[in-house]
Amino acid sequence: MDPLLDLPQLRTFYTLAQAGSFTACARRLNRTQSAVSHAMTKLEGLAGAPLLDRRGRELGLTEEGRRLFLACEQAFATLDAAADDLRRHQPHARGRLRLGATVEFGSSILMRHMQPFLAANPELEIDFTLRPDLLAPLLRDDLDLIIDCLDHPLPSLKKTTLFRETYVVACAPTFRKAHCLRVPVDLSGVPILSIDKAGAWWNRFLMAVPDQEQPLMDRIIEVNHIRAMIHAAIEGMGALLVPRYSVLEELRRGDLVALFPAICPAEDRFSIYQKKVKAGQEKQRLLTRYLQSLSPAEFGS
Amino acid sequence: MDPLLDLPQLRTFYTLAQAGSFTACARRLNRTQSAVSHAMTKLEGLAGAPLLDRRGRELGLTEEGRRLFLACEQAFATLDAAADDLRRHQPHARGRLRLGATVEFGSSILMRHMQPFLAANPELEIDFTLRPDLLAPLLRDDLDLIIDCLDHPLPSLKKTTLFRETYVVACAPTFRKAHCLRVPVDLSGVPILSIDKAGAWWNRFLMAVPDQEQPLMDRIIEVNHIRAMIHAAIEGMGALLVPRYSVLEELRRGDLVALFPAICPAEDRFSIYQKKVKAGQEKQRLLTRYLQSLSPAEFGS
DNA sequence: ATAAGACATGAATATGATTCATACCCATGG
DNA sequence: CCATGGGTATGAATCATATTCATGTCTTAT
Repeated sequence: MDPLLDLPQLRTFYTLAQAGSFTACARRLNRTQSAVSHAMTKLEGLAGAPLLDRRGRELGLTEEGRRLFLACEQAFATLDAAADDLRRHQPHARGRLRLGATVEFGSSILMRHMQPFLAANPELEIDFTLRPDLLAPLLRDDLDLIIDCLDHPLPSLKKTTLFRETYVVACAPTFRKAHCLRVPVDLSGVPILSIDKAGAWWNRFLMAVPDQEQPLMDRIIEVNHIRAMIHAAIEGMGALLVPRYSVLEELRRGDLVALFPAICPAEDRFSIYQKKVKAGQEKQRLLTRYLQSLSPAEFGS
Repeated sequence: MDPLLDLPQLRTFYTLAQAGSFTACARRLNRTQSAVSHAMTKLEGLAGAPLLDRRGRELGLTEEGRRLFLACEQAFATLDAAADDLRRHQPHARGRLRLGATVEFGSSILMRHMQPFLAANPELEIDFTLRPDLLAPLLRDDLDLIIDCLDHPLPSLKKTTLFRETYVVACAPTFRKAHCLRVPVDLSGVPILSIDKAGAWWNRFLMAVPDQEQPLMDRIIEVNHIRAMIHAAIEGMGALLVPRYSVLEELRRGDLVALFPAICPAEDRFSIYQKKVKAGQEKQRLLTRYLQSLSPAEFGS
């Protein structure tokens, strides 16, 4: 009877009120800012009254918004508790699961977040395979489930998107100072770290740079391993382009500094792929859900 | 973080638990039984445990289902209260709204359900126009909003579906006895009431009858008004084909009896149409929502 | 000013929920 | 025992809607 307040928009509203900004809310929900905005427009439309108080900075709630928020708080707490309850009463999934992932993601992120899952599912035996080519082993049934940033649009596979991976250009602080790196052109003639000698690795960055500002990168140092590249960069060997998640620590500690924040290289989307015929299995669904539930923040995106 | 229990499926589950059967639930929600079934399949999948206990007759809830139901009860009560609250605190919509509807639906159903809305919105002046051709006045802006069973797929119109209208063949009990009406062929040679002399009115019925059982309807009595036709039928003048909602009372009281329940003539779908440019207006949204909220049961479908 | 950050918005797209058509199951009554 | 009817399940097609993409606007800070 009351189609008003049922919709996914409410979850968004609730998260938004907690997050304090559209952008932050979007990050938490692994959506775009635009999606949050659309959702709120619609919700306010349905509610028939403004719920949000957008005065420039800090967004607040209107009186109505506040009341609605309280209701959400209570309602969602109840539902979430019920969900927990359901999960708790489930028998443990059993069996073996062979999980594949890209090397860098797997080693730097994935491994750091699997322990809680393993602990919660002691009957489940999980094996990890980190390697570049993941599709073939998946199709060969050497792996049950892979996490990959390449797109595999096969009808026999079920795809579950996880998060976007953003890239950063970075270098050691001293390196930046030494070469006066302020805009992309400044990279001309400067030592560049790349997976491949040809510099194709950097294309995703170059494509995001306006034509007039294209640097001429002629001093490329090939390093075929991301972690190695990062260490090289920390030592001041050159500038590098890497997934942001792989250098979160280094950025935080100041070992590396991000260059040209205005330039946003193309993102990759990490997804889980699994054979449709096997995606229904309890253990696969469980793991998929767990991986999804790791908030994007955990992945550092 | 918890994508499990957020979905519209929960509302369905909640309604289902109350309704006691998939079909009943579907009716309440103005969906098909199939939709309910799919939703429950998905919900149980997400929950990871069966929630419903389908043992032939009466469907019950499993232990998990019962717990979930309690949570739903509480959560939805909270949210619904919040929704009410929002509505109550809204200033009354003001203005005038010219509502058009088909004659039979308007007079027999619509009018019986508008009073609460009018009372709740004293500042709103609503005029009713019941007539067959509704589209033209709507486009001419002689009407703001029409309820029609004809499809008007114009890009400038916003369509909001309301409910399905089912048709019944019926006649007076004595009439049935007199003519031994058991299967459609028995209508051959029997007096038939129709809006049009040619009997095109009956096509929706004839199309639902298998070829071998087609009656030869050669005694057609033309009556160009549904209500008049109903009175004629009650008096035993002939068999008629009418929207079920228009004879609910007569069927209940036994003045008329439904014939051939196995035959289901094509249904009509009633929808609200309004110009997109005006659909955003508070008063129009309000009325649309109200009409939608009248459960299909109220419409007798 | 100008740049940077945060929100809005329209069109295109992707992800779903819903329907349709049909099959299945189980009681009931010729 | 098999037809019949009421109720549910299911796969494919469809339709609705949420989300993204590509912008635009507005505000605050430099």
